[in-house]
Amino acid sequence: MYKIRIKDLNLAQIEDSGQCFRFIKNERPRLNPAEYADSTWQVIAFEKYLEISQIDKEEFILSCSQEEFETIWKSYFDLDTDYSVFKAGIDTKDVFLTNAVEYGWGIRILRQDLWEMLVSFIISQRKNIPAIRACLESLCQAYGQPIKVGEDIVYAFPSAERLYTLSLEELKTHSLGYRDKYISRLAKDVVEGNINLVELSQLKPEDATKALLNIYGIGIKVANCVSLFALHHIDAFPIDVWIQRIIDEEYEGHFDTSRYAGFAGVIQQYMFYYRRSY
DNA sequence: TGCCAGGCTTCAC
DNA sequence: GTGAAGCATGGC
Repeated sequence: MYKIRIKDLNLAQIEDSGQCFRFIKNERPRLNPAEYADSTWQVIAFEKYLEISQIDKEEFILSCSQEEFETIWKSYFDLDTDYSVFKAGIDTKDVFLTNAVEYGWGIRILRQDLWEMLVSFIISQRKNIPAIRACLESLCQAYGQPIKVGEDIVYAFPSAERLYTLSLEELKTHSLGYRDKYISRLAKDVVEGNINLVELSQLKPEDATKALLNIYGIGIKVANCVSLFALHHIDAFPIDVWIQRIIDEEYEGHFDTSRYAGFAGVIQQYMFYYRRSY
């Protein structure tokens, strides 16, 4: 157990911000004390399992050791970044955005695994978030490495090597729909070296976007999601149906992201989370 | 029941 | 290069 104070972090908001799909409140028996039941989230990432309880606005208890926190989760939650700087950069005359930031004050851009984000956001297209979660969970339970959690077992995200071994027919049994061929091709390209994830993670933002757009099944929206949520290119501004709705309803069809150059993706997350609340 | 979902590829033109 | 059709499936 490790206790720490963290600013600008709200776990409920992160869960519903649409950037992560294996970050869920109280889904299984807890490691953390029962007294935190109403405030405990369970996270599976990087083949690790974490429970994190928000016991106050800025006070958190994590199920990991301090060492694991420092080596994995501190980065995962992007805790070296001061989000108050982004908030201070908001146009105060922009009522929608001001309300959005006030509503989603505890959102951070998680630094998630590139392979997992590629698969997750390819699957995300034309699915709602509960359906994405169910689909990914099905893949994890079938093909992920087991992780022992007390008496319980959870499953890591399946590797490219594991998915590579599957036939299209096997993939089809997990509600991938027409995306099965995208995932199949992606696993093949990664395992055979046609797509190098290490190199991809080292590219400049604009080059990474180009490389992502060359991947079968990835268009501009998914490329921006992967850039933002895995590569931490926080200028990336994914436009999905919700963001487009905001742009049409609140900004007369045009939102100038250059106003927020360098952190437009953070702004996008506040907008997305707020718009989905009503 | 019908519409919609963190869109993309393909194919006319 | 632009625009429209077609797409699998589950949630609401």
